[in-house]
Amino acid sequence: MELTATDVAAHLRSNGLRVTAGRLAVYAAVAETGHRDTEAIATAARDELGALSTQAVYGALQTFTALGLLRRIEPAGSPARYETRVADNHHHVVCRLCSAIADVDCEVGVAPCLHASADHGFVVDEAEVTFWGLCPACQKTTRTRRAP
Amino acid sequence: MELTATDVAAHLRSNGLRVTAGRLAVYAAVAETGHRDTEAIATAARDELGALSTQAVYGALQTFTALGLLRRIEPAGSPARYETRVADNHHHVVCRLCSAIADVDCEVGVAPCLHASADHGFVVDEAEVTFWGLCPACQKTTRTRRAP
DNA sequence: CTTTTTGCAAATGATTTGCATTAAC
DNA sequence: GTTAATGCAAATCATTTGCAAAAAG
Repeated sequence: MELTATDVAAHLRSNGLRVTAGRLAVYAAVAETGHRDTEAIATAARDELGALSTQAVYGALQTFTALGLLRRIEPAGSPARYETRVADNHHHVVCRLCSAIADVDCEVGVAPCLHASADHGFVVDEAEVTFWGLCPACQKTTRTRRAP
Repeated sequence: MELTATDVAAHLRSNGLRVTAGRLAVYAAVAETGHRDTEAIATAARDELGALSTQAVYGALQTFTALGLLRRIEPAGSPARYETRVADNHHHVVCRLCSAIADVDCEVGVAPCLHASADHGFVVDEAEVTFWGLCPACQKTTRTRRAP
C-alpha cells in the first residue's frame, strides 16, 4: 500500500514536481498511521524534520491528493483525514464519540444500493459508504454521543 | 413527509420548546425545497418573515435536528444541508461540480457492504452512502471537476 | 413574570490566499 | 539562475459562543 520515499520521489519527479524533505515527511507521516488529520500529520512531520510550516503540510497533502497518492476523507463534523490506501475499494467506520476511523472492506457494486435506481439523472463515478457507530473504547464510556 | 406548521408546533410544545415564527419559517423553508443549505434557508425564512437572525436560523436547525424533525447532511467540501425526510432509509447523490443533491432510495441492510465484515469492533448504528458524480445540468458543461 | 429565543458581536477552527524568502533543479 | 515550495501573516467560510434585549408561555 504505502510507497517508499524513493517511490514517492519518483512520482513527484515524473509529474514535474520537486522532491522536498517536507513532502517526504508528510507522506511518511500518513503512511506511518493512516486516518490522521492535518494536525497529527504536521506534528509527526515536525518530529522528524524539526520544523515545517502548516502551509507546507497543507500544500503537500493537496499535492499528493491531486496525484492520487493519498486519499482524503472528510467525515462530517471532524477535520479531514488522509490515508495511503488509494487503489482498492474500501470504506470507513467512524466513531461518533472520539472520531476514530477504521477501514471496512467491501465489494462495492455488488450491493443493490450501490448502483441503485433513481431517476435523478446523475452520472455516478463513486459510491462512498460511511458507517457510524461506537469504537471499542467508546463502547465502554458513558459520554454523550453525537446525534445519529 | 413534511409536517404542517401545526404539527411542527405540536412537536415543539410536547418537548417543552417554544413555538416561534422563526422556527416555523425555518421548518417551512426546508420543507419547501429539500437539501437547502443554511444560507438558502435563512434567505427563504427572511423572505417570509421580513427579518431573522443567522443565529435564530442555526438555532432552529439544530433544535429540529435534535428533535428528529430534520436531517442534516454534510457532503464533504460544501456547507451542511437539511431535509425533512427523516423516517425512511435513503441516501444521496452529490454533484461534484455544483453540489446539487438528489435522493437515492435503497434498501440499506440488504447490501453485503452494509453490514459487512471487519474486525474493527465498532458497533455500527448507521450506514450512510454518498454517491458522487455529475448532475444532468453539469454533464453538459466543460468546467473543471472536483477531484474524485 | 420567568425562562427561552433572538439578535448582535466577537470568537473559533479548518483551510486558503498573498507575497517575499528560500531551496530544487 | 529560474521556478516552484516554504514560511509568515492575514483573510475566508461555516459555525459557535456570550450576553443583553425581546418575546413566549
